Amino acid sequence: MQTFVIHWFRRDLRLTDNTALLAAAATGHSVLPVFILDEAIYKGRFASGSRLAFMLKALRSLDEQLKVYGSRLLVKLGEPGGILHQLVAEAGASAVYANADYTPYAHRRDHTIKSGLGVPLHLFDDVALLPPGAVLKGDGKPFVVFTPFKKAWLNIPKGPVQSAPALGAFVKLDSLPMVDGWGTVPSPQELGFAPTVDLPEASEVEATRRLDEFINGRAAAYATGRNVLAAERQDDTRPESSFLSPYLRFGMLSPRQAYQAARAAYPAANSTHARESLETWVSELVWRDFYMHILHFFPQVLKSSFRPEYDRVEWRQFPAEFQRWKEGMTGYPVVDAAMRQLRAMGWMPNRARMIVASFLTKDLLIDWREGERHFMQWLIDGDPAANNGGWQWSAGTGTDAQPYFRIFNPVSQGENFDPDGRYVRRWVPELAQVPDKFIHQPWAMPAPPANYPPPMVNHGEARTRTLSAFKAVKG
DNA sequence: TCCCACTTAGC
DNA sequence: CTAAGTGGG
Repeated sequence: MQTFVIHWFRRDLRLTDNTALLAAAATGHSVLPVFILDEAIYKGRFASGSRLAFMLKALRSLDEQLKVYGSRLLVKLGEPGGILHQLVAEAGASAVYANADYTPYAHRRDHTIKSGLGVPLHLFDDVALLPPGAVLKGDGKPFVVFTPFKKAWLNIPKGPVQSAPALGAFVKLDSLPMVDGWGTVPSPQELGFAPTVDLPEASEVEATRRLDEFINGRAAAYATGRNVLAAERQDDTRPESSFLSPYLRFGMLSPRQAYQAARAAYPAANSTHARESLETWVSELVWRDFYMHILHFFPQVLKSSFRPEYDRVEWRQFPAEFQRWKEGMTGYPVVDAAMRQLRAMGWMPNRARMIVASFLTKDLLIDWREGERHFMQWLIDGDPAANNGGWQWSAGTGTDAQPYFRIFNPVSQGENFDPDGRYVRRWVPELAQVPDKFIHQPWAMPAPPANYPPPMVNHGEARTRTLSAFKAVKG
């Protein structure tokens, strides 16, 4: 008689280099591949139509991949504990395998399921290169500053990339006739969303292709290219940055694959800039681990500032101003371009994220948590740990010792990182005819475009206002 | 992963 | 007048 184990896919939507999946396959039992659409994914504060649509696309791809194995993805809608319990009974499964996630919600969910499942829930570290707890200070406490964390991180060996399970690993469709839900991935509409973003391909094959293309091409110029806001071509949504965050978010690519590809490319990198570029890119993977580690050890950051004194900042509550920021109608071209790109693509390059985050928190003096939520509602790569870390970094309330006076000038940021205005013209068509000289400050033109708003705040005055608001609460 | 005011050197 | 460098928020 055939016996089964369940692999519960969560944010590891791939077959290659999947730690828990390989462990499940190594039991010698047939693996039943399951994804559960938990209400928590599509309801609640951080729910996102664009990210949901991207994820559903990835689930369809995963289902297609599993057909090659003579199987399908079993998709269930509902509460994970109850569903797993029922599946274990129906299939006679002897264990459930999954890769651990480190958000407070995931910890709670898995802990509850573990105690009530009746069979073991085996959790594996896979989502981070080095999981929370693997990088600690000499005294056993967690790092709270990035640079020493990174230094320690670099000295710890990382695992190799593993292959996909053998062809016979998965349950054959006809062996579990009582179970239904094979390959029935719902549409975003069925879950109450009508997403409008222009989504990229979402599959393991596409993720690997993008990684190869990046490592063999733009990676060599990443150290500077990552800051270039505009895509190479006007009609091209492919940016200078790697554009791998959406794939890492849902595990169509593993961080090990990303890291080992960079390491493998390093010996052939034939210039200082090329080597620095690969190091910078690896550094981004370290940031990813760092913020997972911060969220694991300090889950309160989702509610409060990492430095509690900054929760006394008197954030301004001006919904109409927040609305203008969200719509990309602030009057600062680079800010507006970025905010409109977010709504069109569900994605922005990191430089753009920093610019708009600085503008919301420092120029408008609106609470970083408002911005954090808006990003989570739109970003296809939106991840609670990284997004929270990024926002607290920008607001100056976070882990790094950088002072609160990190205030970006939206004009000089535009001039530095979109010197020819291509990014602004791509996303703010009202400014298409503005000459380069004025593209980042159209209000200085003799006759500014009538259909584009004047700047909603004076940057110099806003800067002063923010410096005093922060000074007032500084310990 | 910054900005700004200020200084100095050079024309 | 600009460029380059510096100190400090």
